[in-house]
Amino acid sequence: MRKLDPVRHEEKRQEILAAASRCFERSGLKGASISDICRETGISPGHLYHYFDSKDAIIATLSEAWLDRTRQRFEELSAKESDVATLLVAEVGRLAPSGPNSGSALVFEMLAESARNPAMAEVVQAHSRSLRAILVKVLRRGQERGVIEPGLDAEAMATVMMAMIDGLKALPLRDPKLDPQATAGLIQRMLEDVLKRGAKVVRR
Amino acid sequence: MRKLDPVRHEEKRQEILAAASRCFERSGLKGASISDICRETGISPGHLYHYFDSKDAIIATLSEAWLDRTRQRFEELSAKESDVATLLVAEVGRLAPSGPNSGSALVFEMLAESARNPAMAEVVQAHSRSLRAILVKVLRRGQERGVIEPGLDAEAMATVMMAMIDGLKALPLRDPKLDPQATAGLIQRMLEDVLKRGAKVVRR
Amino acid sequence: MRKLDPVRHEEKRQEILAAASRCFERSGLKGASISDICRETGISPGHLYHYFDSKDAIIATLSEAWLDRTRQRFEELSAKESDVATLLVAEVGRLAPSGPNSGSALVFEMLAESARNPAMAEVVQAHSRSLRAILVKVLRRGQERGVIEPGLDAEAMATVMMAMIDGLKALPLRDPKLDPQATAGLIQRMLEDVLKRGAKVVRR
Amino acid sequence: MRKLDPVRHEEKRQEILAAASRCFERSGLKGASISDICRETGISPGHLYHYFDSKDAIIATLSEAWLDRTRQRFEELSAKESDVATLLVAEVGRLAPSGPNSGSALVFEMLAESARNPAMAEVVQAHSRSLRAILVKVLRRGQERGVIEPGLDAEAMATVMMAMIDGLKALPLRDPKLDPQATAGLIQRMLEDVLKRGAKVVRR
DNA sequence: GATGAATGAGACTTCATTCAT
DNA sequence: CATGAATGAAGTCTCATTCAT
Repeated sequence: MRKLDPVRHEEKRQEILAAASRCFERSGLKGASISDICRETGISPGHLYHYFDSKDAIIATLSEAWLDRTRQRFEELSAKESDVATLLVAEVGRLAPSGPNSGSALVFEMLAESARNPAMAEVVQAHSRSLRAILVKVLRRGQERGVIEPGLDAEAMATVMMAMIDGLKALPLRDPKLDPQATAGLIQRMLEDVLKRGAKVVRR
Repeated sequence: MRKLDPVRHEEKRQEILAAASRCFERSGLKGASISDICRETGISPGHLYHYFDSKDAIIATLSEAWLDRTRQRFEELSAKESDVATLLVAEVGRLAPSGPNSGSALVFEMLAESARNPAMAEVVQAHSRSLRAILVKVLRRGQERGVIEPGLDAEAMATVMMAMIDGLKALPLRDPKLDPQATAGLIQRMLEDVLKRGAKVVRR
Repeated sequence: MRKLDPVRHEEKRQEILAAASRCFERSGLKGASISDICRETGISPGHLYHYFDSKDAIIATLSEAWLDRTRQRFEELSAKESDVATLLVAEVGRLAPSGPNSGSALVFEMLAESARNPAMAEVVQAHSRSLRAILVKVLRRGQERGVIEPGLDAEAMATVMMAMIDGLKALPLRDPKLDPQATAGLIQRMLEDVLKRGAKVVRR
Repeated sequence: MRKLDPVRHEEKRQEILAAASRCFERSGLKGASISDICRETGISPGHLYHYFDSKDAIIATLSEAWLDRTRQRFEELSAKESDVATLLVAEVGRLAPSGPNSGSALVFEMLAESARNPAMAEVVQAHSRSLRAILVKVLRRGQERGVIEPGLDAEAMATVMMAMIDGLKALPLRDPKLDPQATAGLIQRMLEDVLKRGAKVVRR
């Protein structure tokens, strides 16, 4: 008689998050207002607060979702590809068609926010830890299989790869006319070099 | 009624910019208010508008200044060092002691803002162009001197280096306990590899 | 579809009133929200409006209940005690252990509200009338029995006693560390004095 | 040249306080909105915050002012009148013509608020302390002059008088048609009794 | 040059209340 | 009977900017 649909509730939440995401992409984390999000969702401001406690709560939820999506992508790729270089190169390929570079901009805002907001710092750092864990795992696996030089410091390598991932996201913002293909090729070569250099050295 | 010292005027401008810079580092581009900047400078809001047309004008001026400082540093380094790898590694060394990573956060905010604000986009892209020009020049010089493999695509290499510079700035934010030394060593090795690989290949 | 037990209905009403009372004591008449009351009662906002037309209706009902409780206490006391002084002193004894003085605060809010809200004014004044009627009755009875000076203006005396009751409620708020015993003793003496002065005067 | 009028500033502050006072009297502490106060003062909402940090700050300032006025009145009266009874009776005379009982209602709201808000509690309790100090001083003086019974507990008597003052303020709210004269006469008699009873007792 | 008074739109959030289910 | 989705006005407060002095 009086059963209330938790599915509906979750659907609405997702609807709001989707609308909020569009607003944040359009205007930035501070630039988008609750009012904007309500208009985009098609609900009243009062109603939004039945689903989220505050604007910060929406941002936190979305941030985790955004970062989690990246993590999942890496997790899936790492399951299929044992080759880390390919993995990173695949990431480069995702840069060009991103339209108005929406996603990247928000990640940078999150990084900036994490320098001041402890809650955001925790979200960002947790994501970074899990991302690096994936990379380290793939690297170690490669070393066990003998396709990656065993002397390579997997932790340091993972760190460098994470830096590259972030840096690559900045490229379309720094030069919108950039051709990612040339960049991708070079990065692949660099990674193959560093990962397999051991073998070559031995031969020398 | 006599027109006052233009030197004084410029001094005051710089004073305001310095105060604004501190405020922005503390609270972010949107988070810092004109009121904050006035308090930090020790002047009144009305007075501030004698020196700058708007908050956006302050941000634009400061953005150029920040990016120009990076450009100058690279320009100086590139005059002394003919070795690009050393140049980038020097940049890595700057990451750790930045305290609360103030500078980096603002650069990321600028990148994010450039995705939405054409004026900021122009500033960011102009800076990127000049930065890459420097890198390309150093790389080409290295190729002429025979210390860098001649077949290397200097444009692509400069692009990758810029990505790395941005990515490295994110590291202290992603993992505050990170030791930059291990990262620096690995990056140096990667760069040396890719720059000088031609020689090795020949020996093979 | 069958009409449900009117007893159940009344029970639920009382449940809501009890919860509302706790909320009002905690946060004040304006400070407590319908939402708070629903949470405390464990029902939904929609449901609450099946039992009360508005927040004001809840307040009105509760106000009458609170005041009526005081009235009943006096009525009972006045049945047992023919001594008005004892009656008032008994009231003083109730002041100390009231914890966070919850009750008193609400009475004062009601008095304040009655200055602006005619509905509340009616409630407060009706209560005052009935309270004073009780006091007058006790006083008159005392005069008939010869224990109270016959010349005393019973109406005026009842008014003064009501003022004292209100004033005593303010004491724990004005000085939380107050010892009510010393106060009680003095008040008793004052009342005995004024009530029985006639006898003394005669004897003089 | 650039001296800025602190007098003007204080005048404006007082203007705002006066307007706020009217609003609070009309609608209560929570009932009056910042918007109301701005309209009554004739300024914009933004501007009000140049003079006060928050609505609570306005309330705190006003509360102290209100209570301080009472304290001053007592201080002045106590300087002229050495007779405490006259002092309290003078207070009773002030009750009737208070129009819409404005002042009293607010004092009751402050008492209620002090049960929940520590800042308000401090204001109320400080006022109470200073008020009682005055009463005690007058009583002690009377005892030294021999017009007040020496055995009387001055502290307890002052407490009772404070309770009476509060209680008398409630009377016009409890019964608007009340004649304060009869009440005043009775109270005077009660006070004279308790204050001078010693003398009579001695004579007995 | 320099002040700070003044604005008004808009920020986030809360709330009493209604309504479809 | 009972739910909680939904509303929209109103709450406090902030902010970039302008203006008279």
